[in-house]
Amino acid sequence: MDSATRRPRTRIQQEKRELILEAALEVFSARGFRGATVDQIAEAAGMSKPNLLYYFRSKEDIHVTLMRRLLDTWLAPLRDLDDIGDPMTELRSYIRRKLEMARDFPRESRLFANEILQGAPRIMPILEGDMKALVDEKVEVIRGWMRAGKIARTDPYHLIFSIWATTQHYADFDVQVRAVLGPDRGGEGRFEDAARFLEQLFLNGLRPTA
Amino acid sequence: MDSATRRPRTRIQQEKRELILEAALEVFSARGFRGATVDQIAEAAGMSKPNLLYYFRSKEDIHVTLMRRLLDTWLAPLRDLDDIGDPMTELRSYIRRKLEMARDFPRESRLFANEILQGAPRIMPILEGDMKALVDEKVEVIRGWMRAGKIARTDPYHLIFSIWATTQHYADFDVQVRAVLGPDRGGEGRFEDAARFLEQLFLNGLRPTA
DNA sequence: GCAAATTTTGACCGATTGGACAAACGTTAG
DNA sequence: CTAACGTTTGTCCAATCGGTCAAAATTTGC
Repeated sequence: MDSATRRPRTRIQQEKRELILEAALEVFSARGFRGATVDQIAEAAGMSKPNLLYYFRSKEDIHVTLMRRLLDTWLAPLRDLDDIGDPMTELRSYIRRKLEMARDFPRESRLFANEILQGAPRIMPILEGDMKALVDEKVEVIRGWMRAGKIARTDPYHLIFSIWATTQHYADFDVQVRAVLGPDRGGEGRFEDAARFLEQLFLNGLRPTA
Repeated sequence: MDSATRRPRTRIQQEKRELILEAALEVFSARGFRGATVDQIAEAAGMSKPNLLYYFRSKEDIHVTLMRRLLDTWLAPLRDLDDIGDPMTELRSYIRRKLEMARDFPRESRLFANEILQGAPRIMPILEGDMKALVDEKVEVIRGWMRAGKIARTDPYHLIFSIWATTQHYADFDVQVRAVLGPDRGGEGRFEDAARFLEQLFLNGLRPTA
């Protein structure tokens, strides 16, 4: 039986696969796909390399599984951007949630950034498929807000890009942010400061000029 | 004689080193430090591997040289941010120049992003030294504008971060941007659209609330 | 308790990598 | 021509890597 190909049946397989994915997230996000070695992942997972390769066919297999799972949770905040509430409140919530994810899941953000930087060789179909479809859908929501005069008329695509860029920056470029802020201002409070700034920038910058 | 350690004397050495650095920028920015091989760089430079290693002691040596040179040009736009002009005009110029750099020198941007993502193992001293000093200096300029009521009071550090993040996003996450925009909107015009959006966002978002 | 199935590992392999080295090649000055 | 110097490359090496395999250890079903 090839236990790695089928959905794991036993609880041990489920747990071990979870353990490996957690270890792989740690190693991949810190060193990139090519910089990470199977041995490092195995050690981080507390098992031998052949044992790890008993649960996953290959290094690539781990990465693909990790990436597929990641994208789902990564796009969740955008999925929740909804038409029902007040536009400004919706946008503020979205920015805040994205910033919280950069703070609480920096490894996921860096793993994703690494993949995109390398040209997204493994997730390009998803970018052009589900992700584009989701963005297109939310762009229409934003366009509705603009037509209703609730927020300033501007390019919704680049609005989304700029929210992604500014929030993920605090995960992907964390070492730079902390180096520039220095020991006194670079503590945990930097996320509070960032939240305040981004809220002001976007809410002020998108206030309708009516 | 170790011609690689001393400053190159002959014109040939100067030219070959330049050729290698150009090739290394291409390869490093596309595949990261660990993903790039000396053979690939040598082939891109049109020479054999031992020949390349005649001009640079090691792969690391190439990367360090490249990185040191890059940082100088990379921070040039911020250096030019000056106190003399109108604040809003200064900020607009800065944003526009950074965006032009993302468009014209995406390899440099990706090389830098890669280094930071890996924890900046090779340039941390520069980040904490020259770069922090430069940012601190420009933060004071921006604070002056705020005290004079020329722009809204907000956190200057995070203002700079957000300009970095939004502009470099169009180089570092280029494949994602183009995948989401699709074939029709993802052409060269995307930089024009981005410039318009960012100008509106920042200039509107920073308008003094007096 | 025991046999079958599952899990774990030590040993190993072929491929790739960064780098060393000496011999060969080219160029220039006398 | 030729000696000296700078340049180029074929060959090689030790280390590292992803992955295999058969055997051992453990767990599970009865």
